[in-house]
Amino acid sequence: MAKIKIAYAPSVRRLPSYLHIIRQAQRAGDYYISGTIIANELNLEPIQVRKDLAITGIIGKPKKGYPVEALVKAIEHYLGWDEIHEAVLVGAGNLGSALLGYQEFQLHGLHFVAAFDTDPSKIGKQVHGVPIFSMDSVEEGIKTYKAQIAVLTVPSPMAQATAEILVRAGVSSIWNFTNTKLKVGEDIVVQREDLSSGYALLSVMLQKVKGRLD
Amino acid sequence: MAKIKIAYAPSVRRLPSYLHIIRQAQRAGDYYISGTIIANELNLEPIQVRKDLAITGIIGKPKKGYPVEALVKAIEHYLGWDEIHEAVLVGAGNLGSALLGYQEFQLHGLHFVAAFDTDPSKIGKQVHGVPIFSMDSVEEGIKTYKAQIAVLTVPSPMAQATAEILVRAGVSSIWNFTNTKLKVGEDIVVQREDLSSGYALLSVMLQKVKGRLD
DNA sequence: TAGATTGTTAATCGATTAACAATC
DNA sequence: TAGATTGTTAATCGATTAACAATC
Repeated sequence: MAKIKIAYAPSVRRLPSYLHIIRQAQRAGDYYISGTIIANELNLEPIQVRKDLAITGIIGKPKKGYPVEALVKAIEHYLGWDEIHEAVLVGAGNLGSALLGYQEFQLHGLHFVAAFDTDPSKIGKQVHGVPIFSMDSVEEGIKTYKAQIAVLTVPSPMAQATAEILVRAGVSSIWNFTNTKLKVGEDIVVQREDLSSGYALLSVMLQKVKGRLD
Repeated sequence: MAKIKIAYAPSVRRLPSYLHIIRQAQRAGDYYISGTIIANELNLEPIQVRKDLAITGIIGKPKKGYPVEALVKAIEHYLGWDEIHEAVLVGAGNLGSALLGYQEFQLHGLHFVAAFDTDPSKIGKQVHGVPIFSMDSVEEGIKTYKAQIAVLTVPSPMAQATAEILVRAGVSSIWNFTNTKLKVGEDIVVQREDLSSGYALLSVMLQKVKGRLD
């Protein structure tokens, strides 16, 4: 199987922000929302919002905008957020525990069924309602729960070895919060989240403001 | 002052990954590292690595590659990571606490001097060695410590109001982990980190693998 | 020396933005 | 109706990739 490549990746990345705005409009009782409104809210160009929304297949009405309810459903469906996805968390440290408690993910169909850690003092307890098991039972746990998504928050040196266990256990995707580039089969979806990359951008902008850079 | 825009933003975002690899080489005792090696390690094209490294001003040697020590210094200097940056954290919840304990940031010059929260049971305590103060003292704290960076991890509904306090107190940059687009002056650097956007990408890739999407 | 790797210049690719007719 | 907003088609912009001479 060939490496998974997503067309319109930048557009897909913006969809959750749109969804957030549109849901607010829905709560406010609006039936329609225009691309112009969404764009203003997010400091984007209206044409970009229209192009992005087009990928969900939804059709807007000239003068009125997009039907709020249909748009929410269309975005959720496009992202697959209208279905529950079982996930396990591997590495229940600071970051991992924070992710287990991140409310928004539940809105997006992400359901943590189990977490795993090497720390004996954590095993048998729960974090944000999710039971913590021994790292030895990762494979068993994934198979039992048929988890498709593994969220990887172990220390970097353990990342590659852990990923191999996850793949063997049958997960189809890894959300990788370590700063290790994982070497796994091409049919495994890997999304790496790199906090340092955002901080790098902030740092460079900060220097620019201070006049250290042109 | 005009809005801050970064040239080569995608390159800047990749620099931390390069730095990580190059530091590993340094620890292994290597004096030179080639763009080809770095590219292989990260699944990138060698030409992209060379182009990216060029922005740091470092010059490589044909056949050998780039001098490891000089390259580490050059990247750190370009990012401003060779200087300590005082930062405050606002909102010491799950995610906020995790960030306070994130070791890697210390390597990057990010130094948390204080954290703030509304929860009375947290105030007066420390999280990962960082003292927690009342939200009422945010302005005072920022001024006392001359913090330039504020890391914003409050609940979304509080984000805008909190950001306004931060700006009034004199921070020059906000690292925004809420899903609210902040409305602040153009001279304030804002870097928004959106976990949902990465999850959106993962979700779409997952569907593609499962054949639900083309 | 031979050849791996560099930096530069040009080509390609993809994303954003502009222009505008269609329409509710 | 008048005009705000849509979807489409084309133009622009910027990032990635290719080609290749220079060189250690």
